[in-house]
Amino acid sequence: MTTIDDVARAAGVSVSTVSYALSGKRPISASTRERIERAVRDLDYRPHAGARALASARTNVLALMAPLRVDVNVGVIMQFVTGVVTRAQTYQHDVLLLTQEDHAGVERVAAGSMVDAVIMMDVEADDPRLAILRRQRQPAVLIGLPRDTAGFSCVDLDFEQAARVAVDHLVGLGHGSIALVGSPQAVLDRHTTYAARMVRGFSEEATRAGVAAVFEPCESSHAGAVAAIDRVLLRLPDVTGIVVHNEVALPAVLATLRERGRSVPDDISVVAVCPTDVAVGQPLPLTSVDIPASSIGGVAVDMAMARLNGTQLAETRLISPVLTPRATTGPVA
Amino acid sequence: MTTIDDVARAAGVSVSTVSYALSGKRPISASTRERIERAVRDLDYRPHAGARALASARTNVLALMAPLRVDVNVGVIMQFVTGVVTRAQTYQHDVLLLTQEDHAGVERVAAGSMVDAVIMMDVEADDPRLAILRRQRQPAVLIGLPRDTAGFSCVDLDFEQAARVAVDHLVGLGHGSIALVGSPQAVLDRHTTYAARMVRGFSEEATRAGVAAVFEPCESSHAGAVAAIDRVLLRLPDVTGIVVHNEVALPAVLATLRERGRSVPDDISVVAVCPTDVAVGQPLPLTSVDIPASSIGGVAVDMAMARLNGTQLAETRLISPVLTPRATTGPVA
DNA sequence: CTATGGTGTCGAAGCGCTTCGACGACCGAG
DNA sequence: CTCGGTCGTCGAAGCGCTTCGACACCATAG
Repeated sequence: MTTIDDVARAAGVSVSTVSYALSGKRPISASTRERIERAVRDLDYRPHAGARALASARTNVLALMAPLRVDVNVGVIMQFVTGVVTRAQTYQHDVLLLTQEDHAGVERVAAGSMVDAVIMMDVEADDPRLAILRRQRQPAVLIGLPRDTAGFSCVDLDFEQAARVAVDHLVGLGHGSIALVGSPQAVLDRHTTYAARMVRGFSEEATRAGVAAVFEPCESSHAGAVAAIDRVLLRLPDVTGIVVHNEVALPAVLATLRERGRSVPDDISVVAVCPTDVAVGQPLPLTSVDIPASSIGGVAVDMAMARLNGTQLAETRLISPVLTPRATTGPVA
Repeated sequence: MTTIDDVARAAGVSVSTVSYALSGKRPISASTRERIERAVRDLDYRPHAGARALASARTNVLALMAPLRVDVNVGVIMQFVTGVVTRAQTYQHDVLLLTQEDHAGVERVAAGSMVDAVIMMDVEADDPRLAILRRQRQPAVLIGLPRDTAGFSCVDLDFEQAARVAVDHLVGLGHGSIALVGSPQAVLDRHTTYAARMVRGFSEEATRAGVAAVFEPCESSHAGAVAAIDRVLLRLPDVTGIVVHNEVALPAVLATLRERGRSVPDDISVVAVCPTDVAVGQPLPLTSVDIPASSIGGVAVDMAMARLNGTQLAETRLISPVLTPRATTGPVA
């Protein structure tokens, strides 16, 4: 292993000069900087991360706590993760991956000074992990919106607004009876707030618009989708517009509608709330409100960095939803 | 931050004694060990990862390079990642996540002593990353099988055998005309060897059994599935058995078969090569050869650890495939 | 009663880096 | 000229931990 000592010797300067040349924290003459850079290249010098962390109290690593269970919509999670990792790269940071269940892990990596900040996905209303997070000295940013955001940076799609946008789109097309096919009951029970915010936005906007509306949770499986659609059809037989907020069940929802003799978009319009790539990946490209998972992950990193630089206090950012009309919505018959 | 010094003072012993008590590398009397443990608990002491890494040349972190693009079968990747992270936990290791494209990342984390070993997924036949990996001092384990495995530990499902098992199952049921609907052409072109190994096993076993067989690559999309099935039907009109090795296209393949008037399993038997959970998650539970992604990830970690302990040399492990008959295969009509 | 060999503990020397204070050298202003 | 001020560089003091060698102690063997 080549060390900073080797570099210093090769360049004929002191260790501290090398350090300053590399960090740019003090002025160094062009000529010596050059000699140092040459030595670095020749010796293929790479600073030792541990030593650096010890001396500078900075690790250049971010912790990311992600739900790695398979039941949830794996695709969305992957996009969040990708967004985080990619954006972290631009800040010269690496990402340490923790599983959602590994509560001790947060403490381990934070208290053990392995990371500069932690990003936590899929936060629930009264998430038990928040208490742990609060007693760490590193800043934390949450993807999601807990009941008490004090001390945290939070970022998420504005799901309430997303629901409103979807409802308005349908109402604008003349639909007077609409339904929301949403997250599994388990997700609602877990008080993952995005599901609740979606439902709230949907109900309020439907009421405001004066249209008939029902909400049905939906298990993330074929059978779940069938059951949910049948419940909707039972409760609101003349439904002509459906908002689907469940990526996994999406294909099955569409298939079930077809099986029940409803043609999309002729008999029923469908608006999905999901990442764009799954919306356009279906047999029929779906009108959708995008969940920009990757960008949100990126924003989370931005916020973490801002906190680290002390340039910013904790704040909550709700990303505005965007609806893109595609082939699955049309004027009411 | 409480340091080992604080603990030593609180317990009335020297720093080194605390270190030995905690690591167990030298005998410590029960009474002092107890006092030390009390102090640790009282002060909520957590060793500083950087300091530890600096002094011991061990970081307790593994690098995992994963393909985070969305085009591939996200679910499988997620399972690999989960398997790695979960198994790493049992070895008290954390996981640093790198993206497939971040070639410089491997060098950065390895040369910078951020990790003890690196695990690399989705290895191609002549992967350019292998050269980088070879010049690091940390052991590397590959998930996949490059052309030249020298110096690496490798682990993967035995795809060649998987194909054989699938073919044998169909042949055993009397099918004399079979097809393999496989990975996208791009994957084959990229020389990701699992795809090629699958094709090889399929062809050889079909030849051996004396049955008619065709192979068709298949894009991971609805349209791709339709096209692939139509090509199969064209080339081999009396096909009665299909092996599908493409999780993403799977639902669309089934749908297309139905649309083309072929009932499964009455007219056509289908064997999927995919993780069990996607096989049973379909409307009709699929006969499948399991891709035990999570276990393979776990094995990768085991191998990395074995290398670190010096208890083992590099070796290649091919996991034996297991076929589970379900509802989509039956005797030929 | 002296050698022998565990046990249990300590001090000190690093591990490789950052950063603080100091110090010549050189400059322009008074 | 001389006095402050920048500029560029250096030495040294840590950062918090592991580990090596030393040593005191006590029990057992000879």
